[in-house]
Amino acid sequence: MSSNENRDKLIRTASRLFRSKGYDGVGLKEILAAADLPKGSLYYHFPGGKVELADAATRWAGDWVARMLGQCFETAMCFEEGGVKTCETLAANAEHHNSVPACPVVSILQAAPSEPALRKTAEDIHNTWTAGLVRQAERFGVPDPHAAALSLHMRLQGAWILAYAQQSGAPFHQLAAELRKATAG
Amino acid sequence: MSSNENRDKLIRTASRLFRSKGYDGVGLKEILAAADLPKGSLYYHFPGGKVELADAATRWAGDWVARMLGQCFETAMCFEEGGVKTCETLAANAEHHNSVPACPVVSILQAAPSEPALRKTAEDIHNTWTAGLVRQAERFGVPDPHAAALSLHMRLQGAWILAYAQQSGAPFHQLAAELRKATAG
DNA sequence: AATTTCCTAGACCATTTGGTCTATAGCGGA
DNA sequence: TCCGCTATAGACCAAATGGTCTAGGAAATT
Repeated sequence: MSSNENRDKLIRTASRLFRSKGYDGVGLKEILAAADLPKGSLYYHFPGGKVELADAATRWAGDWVARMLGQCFETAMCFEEGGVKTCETLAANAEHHNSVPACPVVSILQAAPSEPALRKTAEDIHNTWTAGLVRQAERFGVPDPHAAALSLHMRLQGAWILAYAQQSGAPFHQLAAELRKATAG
Repeated sequence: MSSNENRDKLIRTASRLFRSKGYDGVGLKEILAAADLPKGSLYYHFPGGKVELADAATRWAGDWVARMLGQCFETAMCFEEGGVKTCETLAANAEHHNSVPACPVVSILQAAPSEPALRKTAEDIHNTWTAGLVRQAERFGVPDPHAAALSLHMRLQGAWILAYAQQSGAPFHQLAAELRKATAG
């Protein structure tokens, strides 16, 4: 029963490719070749085809990010430090893989006008992330938790876009430095 | 000699569509239909085809953003106020058109792995924007102009992504409020 | 041993993709 | 009037797209 094994392989492969070239920039052909699986497998595990696969892949990657955020803030002493640790994790990932994949949500966002299901997915994931950050801000007693969470989310997205554009972890380090200053100052 | 007229129409139409659905999400067919022009016109004005058109469209939109930044900072009393005005302009645009197009650079970024020319274009435009912001930061005597410019660029990109995802100007207003606080506090 | 269930395998399809090429319309100058 | 240039017009092409469908292999259940 390699069922789940191959299903997972499709999700992981698709996620990687979508985050590199965007939803519309990757064909099923390429995904199946990379996963070394035939088309029959794809449509067995994902009867909804490309959209359903992209949905699963994005939610999977989105969950990874959410868990990563949780861990970074768990071990932090204040809200800003959680942000710093997040930056460092994303930068370390970039440097380890020698490439910066886009934020999983961003990689399906441009397909949203044509695929309403993906817009919903993007919204769900963003809400999850923001909700998690709000909880952390509350936990640390930040004055305006909602504003602080949105602010950090915004800055992480900005750093991520720049890092993706430059294919470099530098923007994450830049943001980390900035957050550190906010703690000290 | 409607030459330049139709060339411009292609650029404007392409820019709008690319910013809505991304480089790979729009076909030449759709662009030509929207511009009401035949394929011959496209390949006459842009022998390089889709890539050359996307390049021109992105640089055109990128220049618009650069000029807009210049105007917002020209009439500002401090660096943060320039950022606030920029947010307000982007939000007003969103509300006026009842839709939020993506940052022009973001809309071609995902095609960069397959089209090196577009990666170069994205880099050029980002550099132009950052350089402009650095100049403004220097003009206002900001302590670390480079860091301030990068920081604002990052936050604008983040707000833009969130605004695009939500199809709402709210993130721009949120960032504006944040920048205002930084001035007052 | 027979049967059923799960999953793989890939041929096949209509449609669309970006791109090339020829024909020609319109117009300014000779 | 004829020429020559600019630009439009769209037929046409090979390749790729996402998707459907039938056939069969492998393993568990009976």
